[in-house]
Amino acid sequence: MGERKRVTIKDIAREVGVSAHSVSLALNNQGRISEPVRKKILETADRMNYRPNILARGLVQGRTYLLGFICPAIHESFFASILSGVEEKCSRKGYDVILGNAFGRDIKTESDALSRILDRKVDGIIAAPDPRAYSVYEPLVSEGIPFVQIMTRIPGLNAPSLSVDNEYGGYIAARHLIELGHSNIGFINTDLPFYEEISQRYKGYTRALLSLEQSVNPQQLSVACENLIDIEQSKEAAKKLLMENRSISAVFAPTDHAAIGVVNACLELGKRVPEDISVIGFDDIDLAHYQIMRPLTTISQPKQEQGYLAFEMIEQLISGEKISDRIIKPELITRTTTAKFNK
Amino acid sequence: MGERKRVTIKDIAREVGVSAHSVSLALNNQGRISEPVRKKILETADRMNYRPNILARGLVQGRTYLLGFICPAIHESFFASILSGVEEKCSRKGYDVILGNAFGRDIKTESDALSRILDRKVDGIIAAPDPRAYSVYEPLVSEGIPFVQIMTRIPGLNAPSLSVDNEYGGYIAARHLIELGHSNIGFINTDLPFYEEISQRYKGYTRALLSLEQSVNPQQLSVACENLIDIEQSKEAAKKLLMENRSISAVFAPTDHAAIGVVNACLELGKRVPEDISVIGFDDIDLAHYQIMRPLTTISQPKQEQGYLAFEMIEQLISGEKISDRIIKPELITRTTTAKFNK
DNA sequence: TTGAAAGCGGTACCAA
DNA sequence: TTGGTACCGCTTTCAA
Repeated sequence: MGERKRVTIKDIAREVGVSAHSVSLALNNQGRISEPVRKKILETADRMNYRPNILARGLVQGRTYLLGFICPAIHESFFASILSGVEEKCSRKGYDVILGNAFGRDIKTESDALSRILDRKVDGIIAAPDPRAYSVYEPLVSEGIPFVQIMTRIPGLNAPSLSVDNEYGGYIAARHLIELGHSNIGFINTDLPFYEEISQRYKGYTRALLSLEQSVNPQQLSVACENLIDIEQSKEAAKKLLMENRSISAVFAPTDHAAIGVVNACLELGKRVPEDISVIGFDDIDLAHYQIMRPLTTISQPKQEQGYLAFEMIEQLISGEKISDRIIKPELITRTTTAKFNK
Repeated sequence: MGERKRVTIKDIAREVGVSAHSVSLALNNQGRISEPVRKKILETADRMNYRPNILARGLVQGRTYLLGFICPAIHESFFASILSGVEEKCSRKGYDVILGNAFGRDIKTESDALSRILDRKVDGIIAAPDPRAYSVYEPLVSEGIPFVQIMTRIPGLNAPSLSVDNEYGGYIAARHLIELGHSNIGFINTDLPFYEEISQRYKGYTRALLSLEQSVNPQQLSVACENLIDIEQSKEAAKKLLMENRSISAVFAPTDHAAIGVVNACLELGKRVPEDISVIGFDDIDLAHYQIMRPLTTISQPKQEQGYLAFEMIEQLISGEKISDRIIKPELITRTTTAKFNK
């Protein structure tokens, strides 16, 4: 209704008095067309306000210039920031992103999101997959659909991944605390073994602990917490840890959400942060940065940057290049929740 | 490369021994086809792992089941939450969302984002537009392209809008402070007149002030701040306000970012929140909720919910219904930054 | 350099 | 109920 009929390549052809093919050539700068004709076509197209129909082009070329982006929680600023980076690059290169949200790490939802995206014949897919979703993503690999996994990687899946160096991140987090004089450094762990990024952070943490003069047992300094994104759960876990280990003077929480839980736990236990307990997180989400009273010391993941890189990787894959994994170095961001150990 | 050729409607036709047309009918449950044939076609399609090509269908039907979503900062959890709501509904109804990020309220970027989205022949557009972008969005209206504006509305533009009742929100925010005994209630204003949502909140605030026994002059209790999303700028504005008006015992900041700035200002000025100064924000973003020490009292905007509603509105528009504006009631969320006035 | 025609994968219209 | 055919808007192949 009221919708203006869009001008097509044929309209221009008729107007200029050439064939549709010539118009197509001129529009795509294919060269083999005489300059005056080309110019006239371009002018007419412009005057008539021509916009190519990407669908039609996609249908014949088998390309859509569409990318799929799948993540478990787009409302989290963490994923939204990565998406923002992807989108920015896309807009520059003529791509568009379509979104698949896999609410709350439900494999079924994730699988549905992927199906929908595949039905759109996207040129490539960037996903922060559930590590258990091997069977969901495996078909992408075997069918050769460009696919980059970010954040998490699915064990055994032969698809390039982009992530921060989690082991190193865990290491510098613990090193930071050790350099402040702490030796009894707690860790909020997960009991879900498939979250490799967490176990890598744990590994870095234990490696740093090795440099301590007196040896400590990392296992005794850890608690398990089922969901490290849940502040309440992390708080409860931290309370347990702190009450059972009175000697702990610092805690490394492998996510910022967990770190916030830890600070909350300290507060409830009447311990001051950082005077009594130092706390360091991981990710550097907005929530860590914009704490009014206690901005969190944490390990940063460059999020927008990861979006850029993910786009570049998928672009290379689309153009047929072979690429390998990319690993970004995380950085220590010292803010207010860590301080020198004072016994 | 290695990409399996997708099975098309013709492959199924050949396999079953019917025409492509019959396959199309069967697949779309168009009815006028005999049950056994229908069944066989469906089975074969399933067995061959058939997936329809949405592009091809869109090309002929003139529909894409694609929606455009435009906002100024997708990395903000506020917009990301709305998007999340839109996406959830979309996934249920066979739509997909493509994203247009209009970084930092730059009209040119916004206009480009819209062009890209229009080139995709989307069925409808949901946008949180810059209020100054009249000329960018006007063509949508005159060409009858389904369009819903959320959050902000462009003055004079004849397109349905969805937003919170900002005047009412401003009113209940100020009422809350008044009920706590405050009468000198400061306001962080913007000097940019086109942000109607802010001026509406201000209007609600002044209306509430009218109920005070002794009359106060709202203008004397306001400062201008250019960017109410910028915490630093808001902090500086608040410091100025607080230093020039020693009698102020409460501040209404019309965004949560500004409210965080105000709390920071209080801290720097050696004033306690909420003992010396009560602070209330607006929006209820994650940053307000997850403050460790001082979760913010604020006025909530249901974000996910707005995503749902925006989808419903655009869906109605697409199906040709006439719809009118929708206004949601915001709610007071009392947390820790407001307290009884004690002179 | 240019034009005519085929075809991408579907749907819609018509006739059988 | 079914099949044939045109066509959506564009690119590609082949001839001219």
